[in-house]
Amino acid sequence: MTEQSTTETAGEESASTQTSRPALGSTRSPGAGLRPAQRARYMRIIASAEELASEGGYDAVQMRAVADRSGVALGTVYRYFPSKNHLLVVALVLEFETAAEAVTTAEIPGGSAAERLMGVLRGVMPRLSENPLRYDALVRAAMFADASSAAELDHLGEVLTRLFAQAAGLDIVTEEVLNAVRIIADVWMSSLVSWVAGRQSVGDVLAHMDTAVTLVFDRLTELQRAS
Amino acid sequence: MTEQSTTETAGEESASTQTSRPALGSTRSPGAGLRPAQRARYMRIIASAEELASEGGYDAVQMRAVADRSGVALGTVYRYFPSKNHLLVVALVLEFETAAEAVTTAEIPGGSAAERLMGVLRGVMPRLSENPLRYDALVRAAMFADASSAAELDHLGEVLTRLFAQAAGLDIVTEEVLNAVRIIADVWMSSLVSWVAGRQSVGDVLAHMDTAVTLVFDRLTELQRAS
DNA sequence: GGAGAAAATGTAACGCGTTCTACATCCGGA
DNA sequence: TCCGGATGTAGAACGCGTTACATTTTCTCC
Repeated sequence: MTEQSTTETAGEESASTQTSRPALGSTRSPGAGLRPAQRARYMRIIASAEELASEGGYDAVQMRAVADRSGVALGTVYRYFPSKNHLLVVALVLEFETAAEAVTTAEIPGGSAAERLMGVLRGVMPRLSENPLRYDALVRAAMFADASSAAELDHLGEVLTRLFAQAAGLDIVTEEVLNAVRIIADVWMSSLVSWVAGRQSVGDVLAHMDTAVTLVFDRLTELQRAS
Repeated sequence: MTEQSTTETAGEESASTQTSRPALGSTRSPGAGLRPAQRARYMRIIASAEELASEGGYDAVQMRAVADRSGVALGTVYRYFPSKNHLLVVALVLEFETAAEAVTTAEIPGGSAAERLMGVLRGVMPRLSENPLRYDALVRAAMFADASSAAELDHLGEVLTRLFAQAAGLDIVTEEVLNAVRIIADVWMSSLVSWVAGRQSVGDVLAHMDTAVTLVFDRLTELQRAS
């Protein structure tokens, strides 16, 4: 994988050019279009990876261990996921999707968009800090991903954007709102990197996010009021 | 290195507990306190790493190749840098320090803090895009770094903060300005990650930064005017 | 200028991500 | 029901980060 070329779409999706992988970079719901037994294997592999991550962080997610724990052969893991990093990025996407669903169903209190956003973040962070090693693995994998994971990373971005947008209660997704939300997502990912590296506490992260959310959304709502 | 513990200072700096490494996590100027020959080796190793990075990105920076190219033994590379990642993070810090110096000496035009900040970014990005593979290596290493690189990453944060603060021309570093600058730095690092992964063009990055800078600093200057 | 410590060298070895290969098994269609 | 390709298995093998070690070179200090 000596990729990189400044502009590349990491194209895949060709029907079955080679030996036709099951799901690969499908940015849709995980394991869509798989036979039940395959879907089960797919999910089992992800679950094993997350377990190992929870136990020992990124280093403990060893592909042989993942294979053993999910009861499949090493080659099978690689049939479903082209690399350890792809696997972990998909896992992170699933985590955030779960979080997003929780946000949809839950009542989001708070007067302003900024307040609701912070409410959600304050609800999410404790969940993360219950399991620092797990997010050490997932977050570092996501930030380390190379161009071959572009599809998965784009999906991750979408999920995050949706999560924050509906947290803010801004269903009317104007371009401006989208930009604001993307900025928040960027700051959050950077903060998570600091957190998993042990350079910021959960409190630090929340304080930082509070500043960012306030600055970005206060200005945004003013702009909207003006228009 | 199975680190992690939510709160950890990655303590080093003990005078010479073990076999006394030369510089290690010294967050000061690189290779400070080294004999000339050692300082030369230290810089040569970094230079080799950057060359290899420029030629083939993260994967091409192979420790044996770094050793060969700098004319030292593999073990010597590891005496100066505890891991490939530490090495690359130090290299990134040096790059940003160089950029920061350029900013200090250069006249920064532009009326508002936001405009000057964007001016600097517009000046820096082309330099990065001349060498995408180099920054693929450096940026991904920085984001992948684990807790053992906390000291280097903190230093990186300081350098970035300083760079942006003086770009904005805000020498009066109030806590609020500092927060704003940190947010910009976070957004920038996230954007760089997207860029090296081939998911955003240089234009995308600049547009995104423009939005962020505008939102954050417009609001900030208002707040300052009010006080 | 010589002794002892520190630094550097060269090389072998280990661990884990990834690839490859030969074989077994499953599944959908004629 | 049986065939053929896709899927899964087991295990060897390769590359590179990292460590260990025996040996030589270079400093430091007296």
